[in-house]
Amino acid sequence: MQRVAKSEETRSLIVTTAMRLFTENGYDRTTMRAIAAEAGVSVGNAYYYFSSKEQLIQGFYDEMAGQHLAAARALLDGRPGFADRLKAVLLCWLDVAEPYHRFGTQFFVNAADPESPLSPFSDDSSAAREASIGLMREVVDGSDVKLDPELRDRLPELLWLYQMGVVLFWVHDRSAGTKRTRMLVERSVPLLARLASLSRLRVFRPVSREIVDLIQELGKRD
Amino acid sequence: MQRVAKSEETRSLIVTTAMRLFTENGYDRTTMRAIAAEAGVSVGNAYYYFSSKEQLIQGFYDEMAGQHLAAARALLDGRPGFADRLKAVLLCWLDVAEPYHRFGTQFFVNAADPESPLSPFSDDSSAAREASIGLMREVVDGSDVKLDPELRDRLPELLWLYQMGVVLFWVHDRSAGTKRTRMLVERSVPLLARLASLSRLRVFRPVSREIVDLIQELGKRD
DNA sequence: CAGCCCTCTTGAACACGTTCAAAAAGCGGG
DNA sequence: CCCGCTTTTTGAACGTGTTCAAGAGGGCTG
Repeated sequence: MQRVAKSEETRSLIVTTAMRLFTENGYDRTTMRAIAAEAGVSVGNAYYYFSSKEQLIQGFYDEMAGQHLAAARALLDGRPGFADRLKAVLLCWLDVAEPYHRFGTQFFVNAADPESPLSPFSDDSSAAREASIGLMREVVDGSDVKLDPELRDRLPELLWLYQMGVVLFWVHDRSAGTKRTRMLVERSVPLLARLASLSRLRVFRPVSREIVDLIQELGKRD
Repeated sequence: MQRVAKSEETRSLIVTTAMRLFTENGYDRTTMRAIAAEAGVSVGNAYYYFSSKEQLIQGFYDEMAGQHLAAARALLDGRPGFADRLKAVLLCWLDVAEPYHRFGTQFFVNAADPESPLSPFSDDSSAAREASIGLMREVVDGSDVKLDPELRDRLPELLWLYQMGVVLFWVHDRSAGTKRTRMLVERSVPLLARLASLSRLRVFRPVSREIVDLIQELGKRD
């Protein structure tokens, strides 16, 4: 089934070329004809390997996720504070993503389509999603934060959702070096950490439980 | 400048026809040629009034916003509870939007593009955005909720953001009658109300202040 | 009325993503 | 070496959003 042969080479040649052109000229301004020509294949051949232009982005997405995971894990080592860990992971994502910000915009637009397999909520993305949530679990578990135990279980998913929010902000961020997004992270992370530890307070407990419950309920697929 | 003449009729004829076809067949499957033909004008003429297919959605957007504003205001009358008011406004939006859910998906995809004038965060949308935030202000001001006064000023914006989140969820909601979104509203609104009143507690105060501050900071344009 | 200008209208043409029937290239067995 | 079979490759053709040069209409001025 999976022969690593000539065909695989062609496949990755196409995706590499596409990525280069996308980052050079943006997604919209890069035509399939240009990608094919640059990769030295015919247009139809590109469509033999990738069912659409959009699908070419998937490779890009995977690569970024891989880079982030590796870099973030390295940063987590020997960092006990919850806020510290979370901030490191998020800023690390911003660093990894920085070169692609211009192009990332277009990427995100496609990803926002619920029908698209590229959507972070789609079934096709579940592997990548699980990996990201797993990273957030490492952030929580490796830290010294004290939490309502029920919240502890669900917190990684919540943090992933929070990260999606940060990404959404980043996509809209036009400031130099996306420094507005960096500020958002710098300032919202301590807030979240504070809220998380407040979760153990008596007055806060019912609210926290209700949140956990709601997330659980919404997590169920239709 | 603004002559209400033949030209205005043509304009609204086109947008009406487009809306009908969009809801009948979906956005993607409706071609500009079909819209023009159905409206009895040439393709080029349609482009004289609307600079793109995407822009035809704007009319739709405005109409929905208007409907929602009117219906929501009626619901707010004689309803003092904050949670009650907020829930009414959101459920009302879901009712107004229901018939367009299928098509709304596509609508949202376009709106997610930060470059697009349709983005809820864009300058072009500022009027509609202000109106929506204004409605949220009515929700807050007309209620008997007790709040940290600084939070009170900023809460409408926060609620608008929250509403955008609900819309995002709604777009991805594939359940019958979008009942998952309804559940989200039913359950998250009381939570928010509780959090809002907790804002007056001493332990919570610094967090609340920090949130208000952050929002203020982020509100500044680049 | 003639000339002029501005608004509005047209449809052919263009660029792009995508499809598809057909050909080419590889490959295993006789 | 040839024959079928699958995998890969091709480029012309299609449908779509969008553009544009050209013209039609209609009112105002001399």
